[in-house]
Amino acid sequence: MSAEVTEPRWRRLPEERPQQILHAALEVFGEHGLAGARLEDIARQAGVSKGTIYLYFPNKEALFREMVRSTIVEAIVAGEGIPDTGSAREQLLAFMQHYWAFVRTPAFSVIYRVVVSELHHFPDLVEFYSTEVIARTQKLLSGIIRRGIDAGEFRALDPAVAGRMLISLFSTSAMWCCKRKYFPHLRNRPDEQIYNELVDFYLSALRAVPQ
Amino acid sequence: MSAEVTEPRWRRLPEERPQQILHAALEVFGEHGLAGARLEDIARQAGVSKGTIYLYFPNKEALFREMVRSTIVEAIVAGEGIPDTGSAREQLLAFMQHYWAFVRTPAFSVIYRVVVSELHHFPDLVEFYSTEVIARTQKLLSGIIRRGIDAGEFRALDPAVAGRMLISLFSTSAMWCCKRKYFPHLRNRPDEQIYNELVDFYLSALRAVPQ
Amino acid sequence: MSAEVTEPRWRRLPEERPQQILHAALEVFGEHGLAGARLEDIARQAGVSKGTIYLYFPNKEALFREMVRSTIVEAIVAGEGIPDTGSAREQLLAFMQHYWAFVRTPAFSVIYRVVVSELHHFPDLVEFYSTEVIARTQKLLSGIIRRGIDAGEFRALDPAVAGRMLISLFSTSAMWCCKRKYFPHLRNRPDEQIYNELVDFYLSALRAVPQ
Amino acid sequence: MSAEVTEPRWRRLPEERPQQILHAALEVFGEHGLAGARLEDIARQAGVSKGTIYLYFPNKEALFREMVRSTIVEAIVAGEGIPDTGSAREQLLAFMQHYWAFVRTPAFSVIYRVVVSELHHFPDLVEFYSTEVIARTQKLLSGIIRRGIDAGEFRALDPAVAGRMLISLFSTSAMWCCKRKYFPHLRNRPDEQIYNELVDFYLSALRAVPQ
DNA sequence: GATGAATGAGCCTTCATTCAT
DNA sequence: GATGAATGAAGGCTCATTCAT
Repeated sequence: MSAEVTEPRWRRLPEERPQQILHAALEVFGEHGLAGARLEDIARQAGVSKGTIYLYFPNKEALFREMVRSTIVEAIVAGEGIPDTGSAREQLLAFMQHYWAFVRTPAFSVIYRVVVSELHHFPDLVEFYSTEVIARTQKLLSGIIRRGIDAGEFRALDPAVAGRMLISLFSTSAMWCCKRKYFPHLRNRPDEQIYNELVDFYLSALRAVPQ
Repeated sequence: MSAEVTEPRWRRLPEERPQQILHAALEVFGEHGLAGARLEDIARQAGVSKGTIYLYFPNKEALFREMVRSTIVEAIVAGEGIPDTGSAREQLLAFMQHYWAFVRTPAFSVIYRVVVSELHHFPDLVEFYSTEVIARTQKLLSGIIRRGIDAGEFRALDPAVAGRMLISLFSTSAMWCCKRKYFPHLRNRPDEQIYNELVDFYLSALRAVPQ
Repeated sequence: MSAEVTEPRWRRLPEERPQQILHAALEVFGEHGLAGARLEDIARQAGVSKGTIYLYFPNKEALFREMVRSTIVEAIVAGEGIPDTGSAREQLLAFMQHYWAFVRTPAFSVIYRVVVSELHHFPDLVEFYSTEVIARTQKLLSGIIRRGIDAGEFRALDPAVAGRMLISLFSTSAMWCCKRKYFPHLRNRPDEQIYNELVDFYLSALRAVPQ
Repeated sequence: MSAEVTEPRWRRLPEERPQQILHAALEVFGEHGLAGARLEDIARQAGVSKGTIYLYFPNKEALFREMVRSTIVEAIVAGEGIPDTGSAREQLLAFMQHYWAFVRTPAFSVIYRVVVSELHHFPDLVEFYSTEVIARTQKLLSGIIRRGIDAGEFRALDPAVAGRMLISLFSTSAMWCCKRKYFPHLRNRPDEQIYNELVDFYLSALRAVPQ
């Protein structure tokens, strides 16, 4: 039964089917939302037929849920592994760089949009997003900030609040950057400048108060 | 039995028809998005029949556009009139209070969601929103902040950047507050506390650096 | 009670309403057929409101029937009075001239089209048309031709048949003339030439056979 | 019980689908016209579901156009192949016999009705009909008649005019025959007699004039 | 009588879902 | 497993008809 090895690249491997479909779903749902997307477009995008989708997902909604879930999970996996060495400030900077890259990822912007717009109808997905993305980020951040406070690098503030602020600032700015043409208030500044402004602003807010 | 006869069909004034429909549209489009909303539901919500909608709007998309536009305009009108007296800090606080009330308005949250999710398909609406809501707020804010900088109340930073940050922080936080149950990272804090945290955080970032 | 005389031309006389509507109906039904016509267009064309039509006709179909009937009747009335003096040939020529004018009338072409296309659904109208238009014409023509045969001016043939042939030739040719641009086989000949060709052809077919 | 299983769903060959639909469309459009026909009826008549029609035709109007076109083309193909031997008179008789059969075909009567009634809205179809049906017939006929004139069998007349006359006489008479019950002026004569009268009349009109 | 806003049944069209191949 | 033709329920839109003014 070495068949899949001896005669290997005969079409894509069937095990990859669900992945292909999920990626296609990310694009199409991201573009049109749940109600506006057509299974046919997802199928075409995935290079399979309409019927094939039903071999792997029981219906449109399930595909949507699974797409959101798996995309979030992928993002999490990709987001692990920021080194926890150096001063809190250094770690925070490393985190920001990493997070800035993440929020400007196409997948993030899609998930963000989709979560925002289907809020009511998929509370469990929103909760999943909350728990897996926001809470994780919160936790990581809180740790760094708490350390910074303890070390006197940052002023005393609730680390959870500081975490929320960072998430808020970064995700909104990323969305603006991704759709820069519709948001003229960015005045065509390149992403790095936006990033630098974010860092400057955020660090200012954490700055320890001299007595 | 006589109930439906006693106060029967004093039809509402026809001039109010478009308003009724637009308000219903705000709710239903807000709940289901453009593609997911059913004209029938909007009609029922407005207390008119399906056909009546077509007496005032040529089709679903036009109704959607008009709903977004008119809601934005209403919000703008409602948003005028913050007094420009007192120190920059006082004015800024007044503005924040006002803006915090605005972003937690149901209409704002609907428009925000809708603008975010239909981004691609209605660039003109996004631009309208950008120009009329974001840019206006920006301008107002920039003025206040610039004055604060000139007066030495705030540190020297690009007023436009500071404006962006406020908008970002407030709109995200408002969305979280409105859907608090889905966002456990707010830890059930009441709106005022969230607001106080915002104010504290934001003012810290503007704080003049002592030399 | 003399009101309609003392204060006369205050708007068009109400008694003319049905006429206005019927004329408008002729145009609109003629253009779009029964199913394709919109009452609203008929109303606009007649210069009245949609509701007014229902003051005079119980519904769309009744209006259609009445329009066909009254148009046919008008045509008949207009078609009386060909002098019956002179040789059969002279009478026939007079009749042809008159009939040629009639079949190129807008009303005729509309009725012809409408009768042809709604054949199945209004057998009574078709029969009315048959009886009132075709049969009358037949009778008139038969008389002329019979006299011609008796007088030796025409060859011996069934006068009814000859009548049918004339009706057939004239009505088809008229339709071609009215829509000349769609029927290039007429080769842009003016109506009179078409007429002369008809007369020549028809008289040839009646020509007495010399022994 | 087993009946619906024994000879179950050997679906007709998919390649025939468009044909089935077009034939059904011929009947239903022929009966009700474009605006009056319901896609649902066409679907039922074709033995398919409503949705299936849209697999082959983009919309109602396109189906209508295609039905007219394909019916005309079928008629043309069916109409080829009249032998060109014998005297002009013999050929003319052969042609008439063939043409008489053609114009009494159900498809012809439907197309004729439809072309007449949708004249304004589908000028291209009328032109197609003109070119492909009328002009072809004209050409064929003109040739025969010209030969007859040259051979002294017929009197000298414009062959194109003679062609037109024949088309006119035959198509009208055919329509009358098909709907004989509505046209009492045919006096219930059988088709063959009508045909004989046509032939007699037409040949008389072509008869060479003795000097 | 006259109006035209309002209604809602009806039809075209789309698309998620099924199923014979 | 994979396909895509077929289905039919659902929803946007139209328009004949009604009725309060």
